Amino acid sequence: MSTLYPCSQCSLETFCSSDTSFKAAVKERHLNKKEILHRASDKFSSFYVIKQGGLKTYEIDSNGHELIQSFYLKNEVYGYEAIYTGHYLFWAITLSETIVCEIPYQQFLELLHAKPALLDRTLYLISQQITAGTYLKFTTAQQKLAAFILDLAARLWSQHYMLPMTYQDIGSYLGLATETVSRIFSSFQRKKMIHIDKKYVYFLNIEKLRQIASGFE
Amino acid sequence: MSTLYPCSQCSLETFCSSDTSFKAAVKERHLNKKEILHRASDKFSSFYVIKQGGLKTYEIDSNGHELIQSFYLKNEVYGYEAIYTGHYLFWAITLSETIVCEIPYQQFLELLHAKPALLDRTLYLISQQITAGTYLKFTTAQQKLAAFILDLAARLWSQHYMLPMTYQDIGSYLGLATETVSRIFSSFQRKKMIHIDKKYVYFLNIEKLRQIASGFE
DNA sequence: CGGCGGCTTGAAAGGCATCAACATAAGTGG
DNA sequence: CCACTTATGTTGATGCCTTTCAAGCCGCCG
Repeated sequence: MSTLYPCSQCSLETFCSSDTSFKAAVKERHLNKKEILHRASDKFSSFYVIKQGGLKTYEIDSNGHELIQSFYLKNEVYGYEAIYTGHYLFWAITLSETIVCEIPYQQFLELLHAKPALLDRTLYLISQQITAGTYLKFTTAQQKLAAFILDLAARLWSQHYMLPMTYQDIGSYLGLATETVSRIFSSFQRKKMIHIDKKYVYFLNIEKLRQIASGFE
Repeated sequence: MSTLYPCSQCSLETFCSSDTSFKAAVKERHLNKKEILHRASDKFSSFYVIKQGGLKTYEIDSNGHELIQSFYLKNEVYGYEAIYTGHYLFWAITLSETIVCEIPYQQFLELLHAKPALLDRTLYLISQQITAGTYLKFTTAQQKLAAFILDLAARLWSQHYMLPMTYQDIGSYLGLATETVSRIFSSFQRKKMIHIDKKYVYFLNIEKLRQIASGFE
């Protein structure tokens, strides 16, 4: 179904292929759908580059419900957030069949010291994540959802894609009820802004979506 | 009023004082209240360590209203988020009289290559910011506000402190109306969880606040 | 084919925004 | 230093948006 993200397009490829000992330390892991990558409070020792599929991170609230923290998709790097505590803060589970490159942090750090360009690249990638999900603070459900699917389009580099997660996950991530997600998507379709067929999203009026995401109407 | 954060407690002190050329590049700047540090889309060339006071970052929405992005307080580092685009994404303005150390990024990078310990420290500090403000996705206003004032207490290392920003700013940051912020704070006071006197917050029942922040009631 | 997870739709309740009016604090200029 | 002006915070009434609860449908997987 989904295509494998080639090493040649990986954001760390230059370094991975230039250093044999580093490349040897990188392990490619194939995971099934809904396979747990790690638990909350597991010790942090590696981060991951996602070559195919995707994953979600979440915590369990006092009522036993999943609280989605974030999504990580193809070609994105996951795990930087755990550097500062030394252990993961959330659970991580795959959304679909997924392939990741597991990169040991200690060996990565050594390479970081040796290769200035890698350092620049890494700071670039981490910096990017600080402002991720800024649309979470939007007030209306419309705004959040419009911004969310536009964000996915940007991250997947396409204006038609399969939603990698359930409506329940989207709702939890945005702080909305599942029913609200469904209703707003329906209204977007009635207004001919998108078309959804079996979790596949097609953008019909991207300009209108951008307007709604930025607070018009 | 507010005390100056001494260099000896700064998270970058070791490096600043160990390297004379680096120290020479660091400029201390004194800013008045509501003084603009930079605009959105200004070129990124320095980040800042806040020695006293604090600042907020924001964008202007399509209706001309401020949309608060984040707050940065004493002893925190601001600016990492701009590394990846090379320019700032938001406006930054001081909340009160503020002293910052302006650190040129290029010179910082050079020192980063030379000093492994600084690299570790920097990754630690940046990593920390990725998960900042996770409570923004909470559903109820109570939850958001309880989590917010607890977050401030942790960042200011005190259970009684002056709110550095207006209720309007808090509301914009959390996606709430100013009136809602006022009302919820009043209800917290009626329930003897906090006491507020002229923007000064005192915690009376921190356990109850934690419960509300984590979704009880 | 049956069961279950995920999505849809409706009705009702409740939380929060909005509007408005006022109170208080802070800042400004004479 | 006081009078005025502006910014900020409080409180009430109303309406809307979103949640909640309930029921049913659909598609997938064993």
